Amino acid sequence: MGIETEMKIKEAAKKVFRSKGFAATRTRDIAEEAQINLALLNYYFKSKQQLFNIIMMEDLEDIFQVIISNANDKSLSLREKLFSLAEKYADVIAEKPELPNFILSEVHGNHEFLLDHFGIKESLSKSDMMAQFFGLGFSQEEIANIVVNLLGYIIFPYISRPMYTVIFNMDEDAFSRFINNRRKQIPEWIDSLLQKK
Amino acid sequence: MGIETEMKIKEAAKKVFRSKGFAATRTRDIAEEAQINLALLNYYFKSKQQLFNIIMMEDLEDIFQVIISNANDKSLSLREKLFSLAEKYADVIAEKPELPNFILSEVHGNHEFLLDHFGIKESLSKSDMMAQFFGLGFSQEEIANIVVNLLGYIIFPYISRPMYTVIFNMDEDAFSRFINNRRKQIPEWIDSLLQKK
DNA sequence: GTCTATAATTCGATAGAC
DNA sequence: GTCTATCGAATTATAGAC
Repeated sequence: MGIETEMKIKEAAKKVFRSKGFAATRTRDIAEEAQINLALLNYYFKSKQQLFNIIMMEDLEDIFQVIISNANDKSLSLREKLFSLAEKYADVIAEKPELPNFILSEVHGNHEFLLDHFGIKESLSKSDMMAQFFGLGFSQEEIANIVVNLLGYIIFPYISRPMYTVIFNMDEDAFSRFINNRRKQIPEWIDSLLQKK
Repeated sequence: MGIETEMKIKEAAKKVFRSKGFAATRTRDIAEEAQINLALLNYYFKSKQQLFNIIMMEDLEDIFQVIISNANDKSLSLREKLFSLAEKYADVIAEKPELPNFILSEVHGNHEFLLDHFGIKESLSKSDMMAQFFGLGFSQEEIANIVVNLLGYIIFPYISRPMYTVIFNMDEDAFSRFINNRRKQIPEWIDSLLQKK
């Protein structure tokens, strides 16, 4: 059962790494979660670090691919691009809520991962989206603000969830409703971000 | 030099824990940073975990105390409260930029820390700020949105810094300017958040 | 209070049988 | 490919001299 075992390990590793981070995760935790023998982890993936790298790369790909594919879709206006981007992000994160915290925590320091393995810097700066932004008279800094405020609107509630679920006494259901209602307001949010110009 | 050594260890531990997190930090790192003998760490704080707990509690106190003290200052209008809150947060985080990431990463799972050690839930729900919100006709959910959007505006740029400094090619100076310019727009931001009503 | 030396444990990784 | 057994390194914590 070669390939099947490999997948079991990878899925288990995703789960454990995302919830505990690299340093706090023990290979024994992953083996138990995958219900496989500890030695098989090294047999398939050589080391804890390599297994982690594979998962981190895949997760980063998930995140950046959304940005890049949208930024270069010439059939969309700027507002449509941002709306599509926001929608897809909301979907990805709703499906894997630990993703933002995981990536942002683990990247802190291990910059090796972000140092343009994906060619983002280039492919974004030359993207259709950027041309549209500049065409409308936005400065580099205004663009950065719009992107940060838009992504923050979507991502920050997940990241800060433990803080304000205590403050506002939210259970799981209340949090779901909260997130869903925020989603409905994304178009208004985007318009108000663009309106400044 | 009892108390002095104790402080040196605590300061070193703050620095190392905040930058690497609990699991990735070795007591040897702390001892080296503090320039003390490794054994003294256990002499003063008994264990790595206890030292960590003390620091995390103090950091959480820093964060929540800002909220609570503002929420109960009856001399301020709601807008003034939010403005004061935002200002103080911006100051705290500008001074300790690793704080948000540290707390949000480490709290994930170790909910022991947040389970209302501070009585926040109560003292906030009965606060002057909440009364003012309700008096203006805001619902619980609208309040949560305002708070999340305001804190996100301030905190999210720090948390997501590694991502978009790559995307937007920001160096240290550019990041500082970016943050400072965002600070100037906090009043407008608060007004637009409140305006919805 | 501070140091050296070391005990005790945890954990990643591998050898080797099946 | 999978398992058991174990090694070896790293790391927390402590005993005991000064």
